Amino acid sequence: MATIYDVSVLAGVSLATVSRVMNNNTKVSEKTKQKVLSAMDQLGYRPNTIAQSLASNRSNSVGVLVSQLDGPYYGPMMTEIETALRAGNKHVIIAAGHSDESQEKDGVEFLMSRGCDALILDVEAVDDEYLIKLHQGDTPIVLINRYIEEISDACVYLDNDLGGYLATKHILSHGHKDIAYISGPKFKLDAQDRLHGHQRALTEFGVEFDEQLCFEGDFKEHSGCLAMEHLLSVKKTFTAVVCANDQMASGAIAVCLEKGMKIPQELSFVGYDNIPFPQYISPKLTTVNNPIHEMGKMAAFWVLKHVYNDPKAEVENTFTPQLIVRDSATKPSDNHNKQL
Amino acid sequence: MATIYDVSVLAGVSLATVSRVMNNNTKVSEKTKQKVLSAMDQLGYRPNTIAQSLASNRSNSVGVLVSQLDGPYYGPMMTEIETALRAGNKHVIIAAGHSDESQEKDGVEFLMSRGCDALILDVEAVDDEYLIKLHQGDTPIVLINRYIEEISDACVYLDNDLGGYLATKHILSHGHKDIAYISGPKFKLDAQDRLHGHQRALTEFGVEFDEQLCFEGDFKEHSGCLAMEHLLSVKKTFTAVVCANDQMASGAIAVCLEKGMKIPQELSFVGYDNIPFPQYISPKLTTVNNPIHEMGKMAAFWVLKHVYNDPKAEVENTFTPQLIVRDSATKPSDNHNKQL
DNA sequence: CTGTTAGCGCGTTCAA
DNA sequence: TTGAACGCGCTAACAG
Repeated sequence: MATIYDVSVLAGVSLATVSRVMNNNTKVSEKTKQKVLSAMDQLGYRPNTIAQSLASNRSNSVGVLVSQLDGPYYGPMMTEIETALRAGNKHVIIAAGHSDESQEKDGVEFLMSRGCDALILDVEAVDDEYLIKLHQGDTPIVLINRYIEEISDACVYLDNDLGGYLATKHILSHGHKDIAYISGPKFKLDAQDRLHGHQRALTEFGVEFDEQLCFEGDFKEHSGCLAMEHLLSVKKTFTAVVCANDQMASGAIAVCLEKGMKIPQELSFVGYDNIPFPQYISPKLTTVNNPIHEMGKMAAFWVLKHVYNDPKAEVENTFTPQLIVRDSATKPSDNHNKQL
Repeated sequence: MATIYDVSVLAGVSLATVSRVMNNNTKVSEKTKQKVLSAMDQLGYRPNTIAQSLASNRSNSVGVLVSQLDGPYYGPMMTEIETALRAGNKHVIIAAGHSDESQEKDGVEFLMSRGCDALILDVEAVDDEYLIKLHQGDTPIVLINRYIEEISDACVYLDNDLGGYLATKHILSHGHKDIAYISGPKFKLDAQDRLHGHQRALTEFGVEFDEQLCFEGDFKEHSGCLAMEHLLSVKKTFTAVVCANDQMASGAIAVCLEKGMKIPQELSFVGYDNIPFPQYISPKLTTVNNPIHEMGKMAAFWVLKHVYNDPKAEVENTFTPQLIVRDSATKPSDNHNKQL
């Protein structure tokens, strides 16, 4: 690999001059500039970013820490982050936290020691205090999917309480009174908020929250299956199921279909997230849109703006969920819950 | 941030000694080692990996280039790669190639200039020649999902021809004679191989491949919908549809269900990849398993073994697909294709 | 076993 | 406008 030195020799100029044309921040005469440029591509020169980082104390790379790399949720987010950052000529270094406190902290250390200029974090297990302290350090951080008042300007998040409210209100408006709920893991903030919104809607409509008809899943399809099995085993009537995400809704619906139940005639469903797949099942899932692409993009823009001073990056912090009405929820009918 | 120098002063030893205890490859007396160690955590010292990379010409990071970061395919692969590499204390730098030649080449440059010790590539648009040349360079590369004879030892791949064969054979064994095929993009090698395996099975059973009943999709759900609409518009009888992946199969099935067709009674389906979601639709999709997790892991192991000389990493290059029989394929019945 | 001394490839003063 | 020289934080000979 050719170095800046090789280029300088071939071009007949000094090291410093070569460095100058690379970063074109200082004036260089057009003539020498051309000499350098041609020397560069004669040698197929590519700057060594490691050395650049060491000398400039800037790595042009941003660390991204998410819970997991797969699934319909983080994939799109990562995509947007990578695209936006790449367009700004920045690198993305990733790490997975697996919703575990020590792994999340480990990931942060990992990324910081790699000299990231900033960190984009979607973390769930570490507490607010840790993040606030981190925020005070030298490396800027942005939080996705989490709101901490003290550092609110560095948070990009969705109003999950409102989302939960909207989903449940939709069900209530159809006249349902007996409503089951499949929750996400209760240690996760978004799961808590969605549940809270759900309960808020119930209260507003004067229907009581029934603890026995609430199941805590893990946001994955299979736990939706388990949830449904459980709910059906509770000898209680319910005409609708509100699910904290689409994946669990899909699992739950699959179980019902398997049992020969008619959806939504016998049982209505609402999901959350608006992931692509459930649009291809029957019935098409009514859900709440989660603008995860946008949030990923905004986190990247935040970094571009605040860390790299990109004037084009406009950032938006708060996102508002929207109900997407499709076919899985309707009015309660009389022949619901036949199996009871 | 404390440097190695600060540590050496506090511990009363030389820079080299500090470096030695960090990399513990040279003998250091237990006593000085303890002095250094305690100095380190007194200062909260963290090595600057950038400087380490520059000095040692090793970055401990491996670049991963995939087509896209989302979707049920790359997510799991990335997860395994990250997990395996992280366990070996290596970093992962990612880039997306978007199945576009210039973006893929760009991604490679991008990762190389970042000083990656090795590259794991899942590329589709660049030609073999480019990869062979890359393979001769200084940075080791591994190819996932692609077989190039000249560099076969650096390829981790699935026998897609066999997979296509198995899927179609399953359909043929049920007695189907009129079979439609929804292909992936024909410029992609895996799509080509799967189609080839399909045709091989047909030939073996003495049924002819019908070009009119073959539709080229893009491996995404929506193109499965388009494919089905198209196939139904061709005024030809067919009793089964073999799909080059599960996503397109899901889209196609959704269209049929929408039209009120009974699956598999009226039309049988086989997919490919065995992604999680279609297990939660009705009918459960019969498909071919694609061990994408394993392949990601193997690519990471390859790097661990050949680049970092990890003796524990055992690598396997070739993977064999397996048929997963579920509920979407059955015998052809007489009332198929009623709509014709 | 430990210290000295060169670099690694580049950015950035400071003079000229 | 350009060049010389130093330093970023660390590793890797080479001595001792």
